[in-house]
Amino acid sequence: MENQEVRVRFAPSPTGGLHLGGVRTALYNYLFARKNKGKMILRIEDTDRTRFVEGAEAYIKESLEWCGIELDESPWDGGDFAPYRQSERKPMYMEYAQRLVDQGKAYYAFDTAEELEAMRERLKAARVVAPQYNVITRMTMKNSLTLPQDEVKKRLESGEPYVIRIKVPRKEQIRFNDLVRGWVTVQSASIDDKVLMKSDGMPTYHLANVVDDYLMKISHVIRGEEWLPSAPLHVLLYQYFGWNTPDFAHLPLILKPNGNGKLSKRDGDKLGFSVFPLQWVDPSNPDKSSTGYREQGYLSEAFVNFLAFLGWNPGKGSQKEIFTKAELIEEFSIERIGKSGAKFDIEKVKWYNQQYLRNLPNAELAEFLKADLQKHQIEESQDRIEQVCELMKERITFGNELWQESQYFFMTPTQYEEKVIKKKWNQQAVNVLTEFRLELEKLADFSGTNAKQTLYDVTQNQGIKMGKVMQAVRVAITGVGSGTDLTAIIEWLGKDEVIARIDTALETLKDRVKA
RNA sequence: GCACCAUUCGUCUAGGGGUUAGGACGCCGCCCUUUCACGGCGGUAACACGGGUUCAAAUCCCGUAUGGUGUACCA
Repeated sequence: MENQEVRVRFAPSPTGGLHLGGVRTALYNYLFARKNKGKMILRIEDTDRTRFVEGAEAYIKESLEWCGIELDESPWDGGDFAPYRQSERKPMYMEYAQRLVDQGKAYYAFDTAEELEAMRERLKAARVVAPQYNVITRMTMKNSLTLPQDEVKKRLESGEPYVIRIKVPRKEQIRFNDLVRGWVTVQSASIDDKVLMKSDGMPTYHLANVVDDYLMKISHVIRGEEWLPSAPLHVLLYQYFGWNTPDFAHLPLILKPNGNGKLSKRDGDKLGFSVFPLQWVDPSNPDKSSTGYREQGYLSEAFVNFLAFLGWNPGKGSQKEIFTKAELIEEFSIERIGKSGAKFDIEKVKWYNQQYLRNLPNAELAEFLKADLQKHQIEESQDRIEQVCELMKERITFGNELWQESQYFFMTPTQYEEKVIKKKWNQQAVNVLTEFRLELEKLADFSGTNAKQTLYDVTQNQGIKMGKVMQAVRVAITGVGSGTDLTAIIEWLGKDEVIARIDTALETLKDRVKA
């Protein structure tokens, strides 16, 4: 496949929300395309109408947009190989299936669901290892290989439902080189005669996938490992058609954090973290929605960075972990993708988000806060909001924690953290606070530093260590026992507000003074 | 059951014949800080097992075990 333009595709099924694994597959395809100056294509694989879910397609589109995964060709952007929905390509597939039938590489089968079930039961009873429709069993079934030609013709003409199955050779070795795993060899005998065309006239995944990848000139098939077992069938199909096979790269799966199995859509709510990039609402059950990373306050750059590193790393002894999208594109290579599944770790995503949040300009961070301020009808200047962001950015993991953690800047506390009051609200503290607010009033040149010096002088005066009463002062001013630098808080609030808050605390808590 | 794939700290991973087996997350400790954090420093902890090949194996080969995926007219 050298000297050919790199064209890769992400081919999801619109059967629900796109989950983490899918996003990562799309991401790797995208990084590979950009790295190699190729094209990124999105194809909707909606050949199973029974599983179609309303809204899933829009969700996929929005998710990719949020992640910054840009598409060169898609149902929405169009392209030279349109349409990009398999349901809209339906008429094309029969021609190819027919070609295989004509060449004796596929055949019609008329077996009903009951007959198939009976066959499997029979084989199971006979202790046949794998009850499959294959090179052996096909001769006992109702198909164009066993039925007389004129009867086949009659059945077809009468409109009797049928499928087209691939005729897998008896004893052949099928080999292909996987870019992640190396050479994979499979005996044809272990592959069954998979259905290519369903009785509703739609192709199965296998046929549609191979035909479309060929027609769309896909150079590299990068997809999840769950496809590895059927890859030999696809290779056989390419051979039957006489087409060059694209290069394959089967990605290791993203596993559940607690041990076994691949991460599934349902794990999110069960395990206490999200498996969806965006909130997903099931249209058939609107009460049940699964939250997404975006809604939880994750920055998409952090999410993408994390995902890229789940199963891939740039190697070369690199210890850098924070990569912009441009850097990921620059460094990406299929060779550096790991072979084994990676367990999902929510702590690491949080860490990534923290890192990205810190590097965010205050103006951007301020947007999170502004929404909440508006909700609470608090007016504050852009400048002062950004000051708060600067003070808070190193203490939070999520943007939407900002309000929660910085409320005391904007609102006079009405409640005081019980734990701190119990421990620290004693006569000593009250004495210090009382004198402190008096001294503060006299303070001509107010600033955080000067206020702190004043507090220090007061404690010295009363023969108390400043550290002893510090938390009481903090709780009086902010209502909570921990928060950002108190000096900075005092400076931001200003003299009058600080004095007012101390007065309020002294009054509110006058009956709580510990002996 | 059968087929295919995988296996380095709890987790993500680097390392691909000679390394004190490196980093990150988490956890723990210390330092900094007259407050809260950030931060800095340090600690904890891994080559699944058994055979080979070799002067030398985490690294190459073969088994075993464990785990994963697949085995639909789903994708």
